[in-house]
Amino acid sequence: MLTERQSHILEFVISEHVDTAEAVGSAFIGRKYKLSVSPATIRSEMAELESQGYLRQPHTSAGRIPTGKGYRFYVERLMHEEDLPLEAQQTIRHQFHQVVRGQEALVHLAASILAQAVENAAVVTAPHTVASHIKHLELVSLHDRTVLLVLVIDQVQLKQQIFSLEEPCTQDELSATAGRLNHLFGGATVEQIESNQTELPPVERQVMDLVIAIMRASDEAGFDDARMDGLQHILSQPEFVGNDRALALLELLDGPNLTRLIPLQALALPGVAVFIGGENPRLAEASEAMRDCSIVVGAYGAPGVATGALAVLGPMRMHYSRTISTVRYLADVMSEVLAEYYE
Amino acid sequence: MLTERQSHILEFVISEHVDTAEAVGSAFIGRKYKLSVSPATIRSEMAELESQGYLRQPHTSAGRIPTGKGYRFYVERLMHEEDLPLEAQQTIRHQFHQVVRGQEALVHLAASILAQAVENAAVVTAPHTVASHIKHLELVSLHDRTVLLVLVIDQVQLKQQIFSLEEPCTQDELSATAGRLNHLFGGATVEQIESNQTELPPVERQVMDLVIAIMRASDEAGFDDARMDGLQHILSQPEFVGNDRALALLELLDGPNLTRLIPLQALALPGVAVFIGGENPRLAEASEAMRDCSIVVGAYGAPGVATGALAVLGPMRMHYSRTISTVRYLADVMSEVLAEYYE
DNA sequence: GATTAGCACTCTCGACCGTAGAGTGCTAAT
DNA sequence: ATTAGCACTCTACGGTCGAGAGTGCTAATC
Repeated sequence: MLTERQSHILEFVISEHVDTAEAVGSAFIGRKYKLSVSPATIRSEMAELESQGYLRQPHTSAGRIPTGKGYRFYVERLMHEEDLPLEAQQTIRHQFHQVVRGQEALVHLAASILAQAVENAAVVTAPHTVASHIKHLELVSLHDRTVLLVLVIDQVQLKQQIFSLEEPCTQDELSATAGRLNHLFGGATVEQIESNQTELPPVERQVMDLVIAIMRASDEAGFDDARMDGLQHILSQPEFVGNDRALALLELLDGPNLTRLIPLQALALPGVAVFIGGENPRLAEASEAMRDCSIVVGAYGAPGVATGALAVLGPMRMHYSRTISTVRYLADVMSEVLAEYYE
Repeated sequence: MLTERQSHILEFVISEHVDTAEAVGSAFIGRKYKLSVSPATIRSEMAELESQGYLRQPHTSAGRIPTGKGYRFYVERLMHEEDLPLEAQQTIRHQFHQVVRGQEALVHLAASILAQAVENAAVVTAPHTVASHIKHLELVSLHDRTVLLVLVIDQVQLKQQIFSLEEPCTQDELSATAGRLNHLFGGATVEQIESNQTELPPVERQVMDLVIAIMRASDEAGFDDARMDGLQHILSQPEFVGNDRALALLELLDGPNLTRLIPLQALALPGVAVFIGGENPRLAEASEAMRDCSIVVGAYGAPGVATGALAVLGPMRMHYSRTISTVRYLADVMSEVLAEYYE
């Protein structure tokens, strides 16, 4: 499709545009990359690249900038995947060795590290299991008939719920109840609980109904629980300052929409997936502003046990190889951390 | 200090400027508010207001806009504090009646509701107690020698920590240990635990050391745990679009700086506090951009038991009475919710 | 003494140039 | 196939200009 020289020129244009955010001209390329041909030749090659859809001109008589198709070709054919430099690896590992309490804090930390490392916005979802197993439950008497149910599912996930009993109950009675239920249902899935709960006494039945509801919600919630960080990076990119696309982006990312931008199909694959510009239909529909953005997603965790996603959101003009290797490396580190929990 | 007519004119200028974000001229005011004096008279009054520092001109031959001092006078003397309209109250209450699991989700929800209600950025901190009491602890065997410690403090706050034992231990042994410790230390503060833990057996000693560390961290952490929402509102205000102050603001609010912007001294007072422009020294130092912003803070919770803060951040040109009554109302609702937890 | 009409003055904002510069596409020569 | 030469196009930038808004001052008026 493309001659070797055309590939090189495409690569140069991309590499230059990623750095400067400016349109790239023929003379400049010839000079900077020591091509032993004249600007006119480069021009005719660029015209060919443009007619094939890899480049475009912002206006007549400007240089060229890459299109989505151009970046796609670059990512698949031209880019050399590199391991993250050791220095960057160490920075990340070092940041991870802070004391972290609980899953939520871990997700926050990961988002912050990722955003800082790639200088773009980062989204990290909490790890999520397909079929939760109950690990442990506890009942704490708050007062009178009000009880706090604490539930540990999938080894490390904590859930809490306050509810009221029909009759008052002491802490000792509650502890005994909790102990019985733990013996009966420890390690069970929702289905197993449901098939065994029919002959329980009313109080225990009430507790297990709650447990089922919580676990159901947790299974279905999926990736609702996500954390974003580093918005300021993306908004300070030249393509976003001084116009209202930044605003559109902010509104898009606000609140519950957050997880919608992570293409879940990417989680089925190992490795890292890249969505360039409007390639992700869910996003292209959602907002005009997203057509100029790319997303790099990676899954972490153990497939079939618990997985979460790491994503980087940036302008289409982004340093793909660096971003991809960072996401891959961070996913590995996160998987290790998770493995320590789940063994 | 100010004559009645001057006060009225100040009020009109503020009211107009808050709506339009434009400088307000003498003729316009006379016309719109049916003052039975000529523009020239209004001009001389405005000149007096300017010489006293309540108004200023963006440039010669523009109308006037209020200064920080002008807004301060307005908030203290001119503004009539109104209850939140019943309709808005119901909207808020209705949104709060979603099912909310756990403290963190409650804080998120509150931030989202507040931001939407006042159309500005909102920050909500998690409730925080001065001296935590231990409510309940639980030990869950994850595998072999790895154990998950689950701690309920101050009735509803959940903490978790994973640690390793010297010797393997079964779940039953752990449960027995947890039971003993609950009986010994239920309801105790850090100090009480410390004075009683010396003669414990090693395993229990290890657990209680962890508990102390967690509670200490929780007591000292203070308001670190905060949630911001509604950034897009503030960034779409006319004073922020198309310049880089928006960016400065974003960077300022990013990450751990978040809670620094909530003036903690406000929490000592009941009711709602307003910080206009650079009045909050911590902020004025931090960023130039904050000089044009105001903050409305309110405390919620029960003083001496557990309190948190609600804050609204917006441009100095904000609808103060509406914002104040919204913060007050939401603080009341949050206090009610908290009271249900703590009884 | 307060108010006001009249007026000159100042400043911003948008429209409208004109030019410099960058980069192209085309053509004809190599 | 490559390239020098050249006319052409488009943007960015700076300057000018007039309209419009609003002021401050002064002198007359209530």
